[in-house]
Amino acid sequence: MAPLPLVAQAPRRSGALLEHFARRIRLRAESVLAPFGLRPRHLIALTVLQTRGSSTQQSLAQILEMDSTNVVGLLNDLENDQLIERRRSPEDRRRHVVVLTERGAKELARAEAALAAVEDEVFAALDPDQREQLYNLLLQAASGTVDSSSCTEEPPAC
Amino acid sequence: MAPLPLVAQAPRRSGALLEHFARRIRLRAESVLAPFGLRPRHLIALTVLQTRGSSTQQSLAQILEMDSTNVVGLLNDLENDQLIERRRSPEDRRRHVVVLTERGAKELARAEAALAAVEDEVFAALDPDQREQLYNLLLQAASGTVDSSSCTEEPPAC
DNA sequence: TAGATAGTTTGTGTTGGACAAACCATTTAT
DNA sequence: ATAAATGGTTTGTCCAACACAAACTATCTA
Repeated sequence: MAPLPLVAQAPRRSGALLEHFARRIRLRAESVLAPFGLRPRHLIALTVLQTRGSSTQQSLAQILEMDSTNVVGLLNDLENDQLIERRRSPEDRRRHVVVLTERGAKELARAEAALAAVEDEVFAALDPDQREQLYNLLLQAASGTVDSSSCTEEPPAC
Repeated sequence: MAPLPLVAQAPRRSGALLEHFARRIRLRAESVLAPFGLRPRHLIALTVLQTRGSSTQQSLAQILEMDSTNVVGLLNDLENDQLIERRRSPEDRRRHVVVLTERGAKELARAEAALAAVEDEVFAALDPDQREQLYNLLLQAASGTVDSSSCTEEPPAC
C-alpha cells in the first residue's frame, strides 16, 4: 500500500494532560477536603456511586480499578462516617450492595462546593461554559462504561 | 437576603471524575509505555515540555508541582534516553534550560500513538469529535496557566 | 567578599496501593 | 448432603512515588 498523504496531523492524546490536571487538583483537594475527614479517593468513590448508582463491592472495585481488599478499607471509612451503607443483597446474601446515603449525598455536595475554588484556580483558563463542557464530557465518558452489574434503581432492586 | 430560588442545580465538579479517568488511563498506560522504557510521569513531563515549550527546571517543578529534587531524577531518566537536553542558560549560567530534543518529540509521538488503544477503551463512550473537544479543552486549560518563565521560543531565547 | 540562587546528590520517612493468605457466610453443583 | 466456588473481610508484606532535609558546587548579585 502506498503511504497515505498524512494530511491530518497525528492525533494528540489527552492522557498525559489529564493526569497532569488530576495531579494538580488532587494536591489542592487534599487540604480542602481535610476538614471533611475525606481524602480525594473518597470523593472519587462517592462520585462514582452518585453517578452510576449503587453497586456491588465487586463491581465497584472493577469500576474504580482498585484491588478489592483496598476497596474494603475505603468503604469502611465511608461507612464509619455514614456516607454509604452496605446492604446485603436479597438475591445473593453474600453480596453487599453499596448505597450512597442521603447524608453521603449531602456531604458530597458540600465537598464539591468547597472544591469550587480549587477548580477555579486549576481551570482558570477556561470560561464557565467550557468547564461545563468538560464536566459533561467526563460525565458522558463515565456513564458510558456500563460494564454490567451497576444499578441506578432503588436499592432492593439491585 | 432572601434565599435565591435555586433554580440552577448545584454545579458539579469535574475533579473527582478527572482523577477517576486519570487513574484508569495510568493503569493501562503503564504497560503500554513499558516497552518504551517510560513511565506515565515521563510522558507527562514530555507533554508539558511540548505543550508549553522549554522551561527552566525550577519552573518545570512549579508546573508539574513536584519537588525539585524529584524533578532532577525525572529529567535524569529523560536525559539518559536523550529525549531532553539540559542546556545552560546563557544569561544565567546557573540555570538549566530543559529542551525537548527532536528524538524526544518523535518518541513522544510514538508513545502517543501506542496509547491510542488505551484511550479508545477508556473513552469508548465518546465519539471522535468529543475526544477532540476534550483534548482541546485540556490543552487550553494547560496553556492558559502561563505563570511566567516558560518559553516557547527558540532555545537560546529563553 | 558575602550572601543568595539554581541545580544536584544522598538519605529518610510516609503513604498508596498491589498482592497473598487465611477466614466466614452463602450459594451452586454433584 | 457434601464439596466446591464465590463475595467479602482481615491481616500482613512489599514496592514505588513523593515530600522533605542536608550538604555540596557553580554562579550571580550586592
